[in-house]
Amino acid sequence: MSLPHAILTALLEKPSSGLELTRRFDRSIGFFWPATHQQIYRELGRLEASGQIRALRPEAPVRGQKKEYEVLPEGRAELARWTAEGAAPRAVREPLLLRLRAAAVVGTDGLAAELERHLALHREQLADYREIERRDFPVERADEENRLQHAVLRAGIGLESFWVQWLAETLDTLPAEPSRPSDAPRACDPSDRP
Amino acid sequence: MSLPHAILTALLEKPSSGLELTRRFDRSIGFFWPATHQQIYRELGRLEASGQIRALRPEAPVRGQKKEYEVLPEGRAELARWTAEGAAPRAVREPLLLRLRAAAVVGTDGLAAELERHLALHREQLADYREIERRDFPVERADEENRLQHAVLRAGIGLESFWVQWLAETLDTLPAEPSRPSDAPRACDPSDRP
DNA sequence: ACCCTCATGTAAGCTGTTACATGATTCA
DNA sequence: TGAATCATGTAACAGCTTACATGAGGGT
Repeated sequence: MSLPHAILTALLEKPSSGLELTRRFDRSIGFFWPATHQQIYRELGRLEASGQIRALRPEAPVRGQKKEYEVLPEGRAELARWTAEGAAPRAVREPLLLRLRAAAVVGTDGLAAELERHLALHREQLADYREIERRDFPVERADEENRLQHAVLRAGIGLESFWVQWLAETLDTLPAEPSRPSDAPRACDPSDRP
Repeated sequence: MSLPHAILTALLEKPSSGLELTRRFDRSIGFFWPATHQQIYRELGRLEASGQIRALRPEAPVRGQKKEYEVLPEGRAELARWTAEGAAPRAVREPLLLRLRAAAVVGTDGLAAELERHLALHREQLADYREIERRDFPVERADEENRLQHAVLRAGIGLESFWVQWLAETLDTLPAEPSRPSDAPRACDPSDRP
């Protein structure tokens, strides 16, 4: 149940319409909580129905026309409540690691190319984040108020750095010849205890 | 569509029943692709229906009794196909980062405690992974066949290390006094361009 | 008139989560 | 017999993904 709170945060930062929110998600909150416009419209509807946000200029509920929302006190309270509440860290869910496990059983055909592709993508994302940091958090400004936003960005940078390093390292240790499924000895789950 | 392939991998490593799979997921594949027993039973049903796996001892489809599955050639082929296929890296989805962004707007009450809690959990998980590494991948064994499994484990270790470091660092830069919502200046999305 | 873009939605399908139901086996 | 555990499911719902639908406004 994080999307409504992501939207409340974005709307508190700046009242917006659905499509504006979608675009802002694409270049900021969406880096760690992506959402499509369909999700966002649905959630805006729910938040409005439950009295946490309201439309500015409510006299024009026309279909093809812009509809801007702002957060009501109830919405701000709910967001504050949620912020203080605890939750377990999200489990990692990364298909690439699954592919490695699968490759250990059925052979590493095509795996190196896939790792290369990921490496390029993560390098790109890392460069983007570094550019944002250079632009929005210059060193000379001791960030008093932007400290939290900077911490979030540093998380993105750290994660991308990790993947770049791990992918490069893993590519290095990959055998030159892809293993063929039939040749491969029966792999055994290393953390299985019989 | 990764869960069926995770199950195929696990079944190729060792034919198992639904509950056995659930337990094996809990201590190995589930670290990067968690699944509950309900998901696993549902997926086993689908894989059996589509002819990718089959039950050993098919003469006993009794409800409360163990039912072991093995992978058929079709299943192995499908897994090999999927392994070679490309996919974009999974987007990060981490509510804690969302909470930081929200805290920048509504105040940092309770945030330090939440960060401490996560720090403890990640330290624990990191210790678990290191223990597995020590046990299953001792340095003296140049791993020829277990190289891929080791790479997966190193990814887990790297990710947990990152979080531990980032959380400690972020806790350090957190102000001693929690900011009150009303005092806080209007935060502005750092990566927004008007 | 036509097309493009902006903008707001609807619908269907799949995945994941939570709670509950049912039968078999074992042990006190 | 009764309780605990092992084992296999069902049902309902929430969230996410993908594809499509509809309308307004502006330009050619």
